[in-house]
Amino acid sequence: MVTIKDIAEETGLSPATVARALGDNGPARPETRRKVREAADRLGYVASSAARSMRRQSSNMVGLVVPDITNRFYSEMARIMAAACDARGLHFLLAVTDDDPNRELQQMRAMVAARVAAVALVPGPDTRLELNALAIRQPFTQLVRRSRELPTDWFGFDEEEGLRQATEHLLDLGHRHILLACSADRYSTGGARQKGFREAYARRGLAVDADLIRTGAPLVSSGRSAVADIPSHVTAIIAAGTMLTEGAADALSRSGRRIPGDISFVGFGLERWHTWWHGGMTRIVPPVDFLAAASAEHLLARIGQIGSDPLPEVVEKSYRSNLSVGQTTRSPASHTG
Amino acid sequence: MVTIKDIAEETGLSPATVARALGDNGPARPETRRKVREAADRLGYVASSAARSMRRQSSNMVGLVVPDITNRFYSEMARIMAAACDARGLHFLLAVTDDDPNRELQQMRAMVAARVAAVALVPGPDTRLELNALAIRQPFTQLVRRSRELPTDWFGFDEEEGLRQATEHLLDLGHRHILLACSADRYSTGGARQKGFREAYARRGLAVDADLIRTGAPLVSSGRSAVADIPSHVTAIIAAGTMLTEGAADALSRSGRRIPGDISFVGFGLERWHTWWHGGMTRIVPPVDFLAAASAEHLLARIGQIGSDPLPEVVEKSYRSNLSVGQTTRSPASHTG
DNA sequence: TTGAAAGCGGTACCAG
DNA sequence: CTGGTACCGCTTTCAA
Repeated sequence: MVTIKDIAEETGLSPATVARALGDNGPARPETRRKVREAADRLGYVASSAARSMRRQSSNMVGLVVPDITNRFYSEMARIMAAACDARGLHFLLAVTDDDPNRELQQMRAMVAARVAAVALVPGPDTRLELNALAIRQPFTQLVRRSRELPTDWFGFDEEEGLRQATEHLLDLGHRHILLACSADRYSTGGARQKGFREAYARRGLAVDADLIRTGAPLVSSGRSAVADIPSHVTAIIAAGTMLTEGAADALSRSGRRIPGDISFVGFGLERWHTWWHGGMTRIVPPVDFLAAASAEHLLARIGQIGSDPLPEVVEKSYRSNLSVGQTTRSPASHTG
Repeated sequence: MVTIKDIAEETGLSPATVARALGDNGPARPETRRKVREAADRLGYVASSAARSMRRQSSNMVGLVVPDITNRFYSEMARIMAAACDARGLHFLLAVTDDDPNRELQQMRAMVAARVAAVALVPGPDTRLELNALAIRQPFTQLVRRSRELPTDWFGFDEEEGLRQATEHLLDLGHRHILLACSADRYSTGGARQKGFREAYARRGLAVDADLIRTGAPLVSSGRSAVADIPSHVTAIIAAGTMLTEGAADALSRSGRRIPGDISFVGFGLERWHTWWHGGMTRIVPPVDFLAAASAEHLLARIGQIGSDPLPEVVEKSYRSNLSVGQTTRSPASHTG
């Protein structure tokens, strides 16, 4: 491995001078700089970021910890955060938890071990208490989901409002028996979405049929099973999650049900195929790009500010989702089934 | 920041003993271990991986450099590589290039600066020559695409065969004017796919209409524009890429064309929505999971073996895609238009 | 403008 | 089994 020492020997200078010449750290004669750069290029020198971080007591890495990188929701965040890091010469560290509390803890430990300059986490269910101690060690923010045990910055969506709006849309069309596929309470988003659903009924003075709220992990399989067995009086379905929408759409497409002929459908997410599924899906569209950009901005701004603000206030920011009405929702009176 | 020294003072032991007690590096009395662990936990000690990497002259990080993490193709690879790293206590470093040669170079430099134990790259178009010097510094493999300038390990698909099969399928149905949306020659996959397309015509003794080969960057927008203006004698379309398929499907869905009534369609990729698009898309399905698992396995196996094999041979492995015939291809005689 | 030297936080060797 | 110590590569005083 080529080190600064090798360049020093090669050029007959001291390591200190070489270091100054390479970075813009200290003074160095232009001639010296030129000579050093040339030697560095010739030898294929690449500075060790570990050594630098160690000496500087701060790394140039930023971490993102997500449940599932194949979920478009999170890969979009990764894309935006990676670009933001790039623009500032920071490295981007990605970790995947699969919503396993132990893996989540382990990944956060890895982030701290790497002494990341900042880290963002989409917390899973049943977050472990030890996370707290790890979260406070660098600028930290929770994304989308929110663990009550972590009193930290948070960027997410107004999930309750999103579901309320979607549910009201269906109620206003005349639906009275709506099946809700939703993530379970232990995912913070699941709780909020269920609340929004119930709230819509309450506002209309209607009673929710609790049997029609079907919860589980936010996976394609849950979406599929949620619509596997639909009571005959159900006239509409809300799939309140990206993966749940995929699973439900998959099962419904295979079942041969006509949409909205037999049943109305409201999905969730940003997938492009939504726009042509049965002529265009009615769906809840969370502004993921805003969220990602704002949280990345915020997190990176926090870097290096530790202590400058004596006790920076906890930032909590939520974005409103948009209900995009398409062709998959219709009054139940016009259902043919 | 809590260091080993702090724990040493806290327990009245030496840093050396503490280090041994924490890792499984050297001997230490069980009682000592217990005491040290307790103090470490109490103080919230997390070892600095930078310091360890530095001393050990090897890091525990593995890198993946992809053009676009929101492409399901690559996020699937990221998922599998991240899991493989996890299982071995390695950290996973992700970088995104956006198919920009300069960013690609910069990202690879960052990987080398971090002294990653191994790195996998999906090379973009016009890879810069400097990559070579960076690639040889650690176990390295190219994925999917392949830059001719980099004589390194490669894991990819038999793109030529995949396209040949798809094209023959259409020719055998009786199609003679097939529009091909494909990535450009400077993406290695683009060249191979075009070659397969032409080869199919050649085998049937038919002439390709070069005007019907439409190339560009592998983006949704390219897919859209490729089918924006379809000559009237065209009876079938092949979209030879994940993003191209998305773009073409989008444009076709909006155009109101009936499929396969007006025109037959062959797509590419693994998206779930393919299986219900117009009753199930005929598509080329590359075995991404095999590729990802095999390449991760291979790459991680290389770690630490440098020099053990005097000159390990270059490994080149390609996987055959599967042509999954659905409802979107049909004989042109039965077209209603 | 340059050089000498200390030190970041672990690890590993060697002596006890 | 434990302690002392040198050292990984880079940065940053401080002195020349």
